[in-house]
Amino acid sequence: MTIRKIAELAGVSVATVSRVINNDPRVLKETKEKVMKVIDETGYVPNEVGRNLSKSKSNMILVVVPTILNPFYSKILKGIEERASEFGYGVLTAVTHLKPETEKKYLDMLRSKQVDGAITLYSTFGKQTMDELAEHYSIVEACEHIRGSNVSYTIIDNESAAYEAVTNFIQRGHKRIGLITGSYYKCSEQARGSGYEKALRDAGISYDERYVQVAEYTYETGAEACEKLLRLEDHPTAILTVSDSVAIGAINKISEFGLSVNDVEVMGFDNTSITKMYMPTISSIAQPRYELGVVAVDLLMEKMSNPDTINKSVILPHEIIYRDSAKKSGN
Amino acid sequence: MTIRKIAELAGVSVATVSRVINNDPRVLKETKEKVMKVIDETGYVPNEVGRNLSKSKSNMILVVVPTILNPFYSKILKGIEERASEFGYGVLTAVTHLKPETEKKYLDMLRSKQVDGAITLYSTFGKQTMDELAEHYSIVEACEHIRGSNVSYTIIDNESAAYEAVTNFIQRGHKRIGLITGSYYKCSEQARGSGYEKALRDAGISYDERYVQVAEYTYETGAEACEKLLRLEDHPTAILTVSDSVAIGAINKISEFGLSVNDVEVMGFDNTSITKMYMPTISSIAQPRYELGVVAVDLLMEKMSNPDTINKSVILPHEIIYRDSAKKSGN
DNA sequence: TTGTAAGCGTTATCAA
DNA sequence: TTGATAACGCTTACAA
Repeated sequence: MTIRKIAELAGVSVATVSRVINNDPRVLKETKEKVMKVIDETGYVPNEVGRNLSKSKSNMILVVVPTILNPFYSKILKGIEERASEFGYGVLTAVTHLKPETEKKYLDMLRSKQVDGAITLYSTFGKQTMDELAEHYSIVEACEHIRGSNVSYTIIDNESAAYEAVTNFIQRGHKRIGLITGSYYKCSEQARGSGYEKALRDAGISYDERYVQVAEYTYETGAEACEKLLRLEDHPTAILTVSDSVAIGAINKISEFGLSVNDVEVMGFDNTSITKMYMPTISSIAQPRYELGVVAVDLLMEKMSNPDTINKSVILPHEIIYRDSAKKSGN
Repeated sequence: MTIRKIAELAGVSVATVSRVINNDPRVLKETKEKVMKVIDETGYVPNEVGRNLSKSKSNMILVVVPTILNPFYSKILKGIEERASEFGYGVLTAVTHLKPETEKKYLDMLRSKQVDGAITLYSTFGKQTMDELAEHYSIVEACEHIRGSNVSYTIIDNESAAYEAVTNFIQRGHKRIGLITGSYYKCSEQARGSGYEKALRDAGISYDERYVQVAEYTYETGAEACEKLLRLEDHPTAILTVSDSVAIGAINKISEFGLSVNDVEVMGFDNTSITKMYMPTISSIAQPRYELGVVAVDLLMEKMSNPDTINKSVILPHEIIYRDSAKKSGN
């Protein structure tokens, strides 16, 4: 079934059918009904590819996600989808599994006009590649940002978040505070690291590199990293981690050592659903995930409707949720 | 940049450029080099939409997922992607959030020729809608199957899985065995329910409806359901659940009651990563998730290359992983 | 080996 | 209000 067939059956021109499909007001009511009848009877659905080609527009946006193993991304996606749908856009998700070739392949959908814009939740690209792409196409970053790249993005203030969490530890009397971070490749990690260091500095506590360990966002590596910390004779009494999985690994290790979160407090990151399920419940730094998605879409729409708009960065508020694994100062 | 421009710049016809792009062997080496040079210099990327229109083929498949909150889907997606990529297909993921309108919108990409085929990991459609769609387009189900619908699918033997788990409980002396299932809408739930009942029957244990509770695949509802079971004076001493989250809710509730998994054993389902992280570690029924994805793609490729192939159902093996929360008989 | 030109299914311009 | 028809960017007979 093509528009031509419908036109034939309805005894009108393809142009008229096209007008009907697109709700063009300048078509006689009776003509419209005649055409609609044929469309209903035949179950005709316009070929979107032909449409896209003709309009040079797909009404689709692409979301690039590193993995969906991390439930962190779920609510962001929901925000993106609901907002995009308000603008009449569909959302396609591409999982890169952190492979740059895969990311490149999917982002080529921009060049090949299969999508009108893209949001990356975590790009494997370097500044140069990203800039080159963003120069020609509408692209927005959410949650992470390639430092220095010329792209609109929305993110939380990771440095402040870490700063506040560590400061809370300090206010409650902790002097030896550990950090389990990622490999410092991502901007969020770097910012959290800075916040950690700054909080120590501001409190007059000297930075001790033995207290900073690296993990891979999994509970296994989180446990390993924590073990290194606990093996120190003067081990930390509080640990800031960069993900809830890592926090769980740490907590498990702590109890393996015959200790509990009363001896060594642990702060997670992202406030994923596991934090409430676990026993002890896990204190965590929450990002406004749904909002991050919504704002990312807004930034993208702005960019798509006017490619020359200046690039913005929208900082959204975070919140530290205190549960069992780390208490709040003053409580 | 269009193929026409490249042709001009290279001093050849568009047909020749097209041949170069498509690696057609019948093009002189020197001509090819000349064209490639221009392509490289200009950074030209073929417009995939034009290509798709011309070939009536998109080389994309759509995967319909209910939610990505459940990490269960992650490895399946990975299997799908890696296998699809071997066939030269890209994978687009659409999240329905269980809304039929959303699912419909995305599956219309089949009708509008934006994707060549689709795999549903869990469809909200009824038999009729699915059959109507599958009659005209290539579509495959994985993990779940709409009973009676005429579609190829791959799945585990949920009934046997539940049967074996319950039988193991029985062999270890349990007489009062609970089941926390979903709302019996999904085929997997029904099959697991049958397996549960059958195991009891085969062991001469009468079915007690008080021992069967419903939850929504979340730890909160899992906990509620478990509470109902534990409030019975003759409460179960072993519980089969239909997801790991539910199992965690149950385990938490058990310890709230001052009991442990030594008093009331719990079997999870899906063997998601949380099962190893939790303390106690959670016994769980594992599905070959990666393989399910791979097989789904194979079925789809078969269907796409020959729409008249008979519909198959491929049953993949499951495995019960015994950890702390439920022990294996004979150990 | 290369080029010409007709399609693929739409939209949009221009006339009527 | 409608219809012809030229795009949109590409592929692919068919010719040369």
